[in-house]
Amino acid sequence: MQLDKVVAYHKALADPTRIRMLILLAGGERNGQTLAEKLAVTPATITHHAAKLREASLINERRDKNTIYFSLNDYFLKGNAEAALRLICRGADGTEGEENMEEELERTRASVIRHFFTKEGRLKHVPAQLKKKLIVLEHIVSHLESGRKYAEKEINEFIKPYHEDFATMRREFIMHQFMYREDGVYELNPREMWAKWQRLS
Amino acid sequence: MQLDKVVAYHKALADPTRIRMLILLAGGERNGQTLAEKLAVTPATITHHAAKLREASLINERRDKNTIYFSLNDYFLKGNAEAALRLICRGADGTEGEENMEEELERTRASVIRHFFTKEGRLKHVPAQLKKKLIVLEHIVSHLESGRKYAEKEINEFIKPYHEDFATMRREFIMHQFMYREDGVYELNPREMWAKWQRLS
DNA sequence: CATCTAATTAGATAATCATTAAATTTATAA
DNA sequence: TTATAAATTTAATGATTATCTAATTAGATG
Repeated sequence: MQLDKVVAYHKALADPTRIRMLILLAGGERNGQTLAEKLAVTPATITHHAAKLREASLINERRDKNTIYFSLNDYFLKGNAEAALRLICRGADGTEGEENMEEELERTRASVIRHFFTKEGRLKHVPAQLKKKLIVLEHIVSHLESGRKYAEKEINEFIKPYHEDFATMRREFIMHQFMYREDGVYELNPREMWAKWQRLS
Repeated sequence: MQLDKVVAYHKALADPTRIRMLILLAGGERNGQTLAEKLAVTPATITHHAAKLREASLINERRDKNTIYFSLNDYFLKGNAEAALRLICRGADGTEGEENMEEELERTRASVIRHFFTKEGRLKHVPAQLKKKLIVLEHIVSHLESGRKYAEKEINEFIKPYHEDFATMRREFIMHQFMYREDGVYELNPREMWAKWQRLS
């Protein structure tokens, strides 16, 4: 499991001296003594931290005569950060039980709603992640009457209490097919709504 | 300095038990005992780690009867990961060549601030144009402590030095999602939090 | 060779931290 | 009220870790 790797990565960045080393290195390569001076620590301390950063593949080294120059390894920095996010956000290795997916789904849904809406029912902000965005959109749209036809103005007024930017919101509704528009008249798309739900697992 | 926050963030993720907690929470909200069982530790340990994760704004909590349910705050997770990357190596996100736009933006911002605030830092009047209004609001709100909870009274007192009509101002904060309110308690929107110190580097 | 310089290692100390058992708090239910 | 269930706090322990000083290694140069 790559858990250890993620932990190691974060551990490497969980120290102020090491972060400051990296910040300095972002400005170009430096040798040990220079780093020690700028950070007001002994060379021994730099060696210690350099070892940790090296283990996490966050820096590279180059030797010139008696001096060793350290430099950033941005490739790993970026890669590791993304890997960590993926690990957490998508779950580890799918060991989650499949027994009651329905229950799980509803819990997730409730969690998303609670998270993104204020107690007054106002949308805090639009989720970046598609899955969550769909949940949020679905939640809002579910307060519309199905089968009824709405003028654009009505839709705007309907959205406003949820979100300031009703134009974008309206576009999202159409784009994700929660509603369809015909001759400036908007209507809920009940069938699609249901289909969307199935896709959410 | 914002360094502490970066360190704190990474420290929070620098422990296998906490990472595994987050992975579990990515599958939906869970209460303390459930987490303790699945991770084979005592509830006390979960409490300990939950506190750390809470301090780093990585999780949310909800109480239902005697049970406290934890859930992931992945919006914040993602934001911090990206912000940390930018602190260390600029342009790590593949956003090369945006320096000019960034500079331009900052110039505009400074100009707006200079124009709408007195030398003493008081707001002359609320800009009519949305874009400028947002800059002004953002500027004021940036002086609030992130992560801290404010009573309505505190918010009013905070606004007064900037603007007389604190009620309107407060409403603007909420409306434009710089803050959110829950049970009469106000809190900075985390999104703004990292947007803020991202700008500081 | 002898010497100088940069870096590393070794050992020691103090601080931080993860974990647990036991006691306590908090909120519900009877 | 009393009983119960979940969570937190407290205090202790063992492990890890950041940092230093002093000694040592590795290369370079005279």
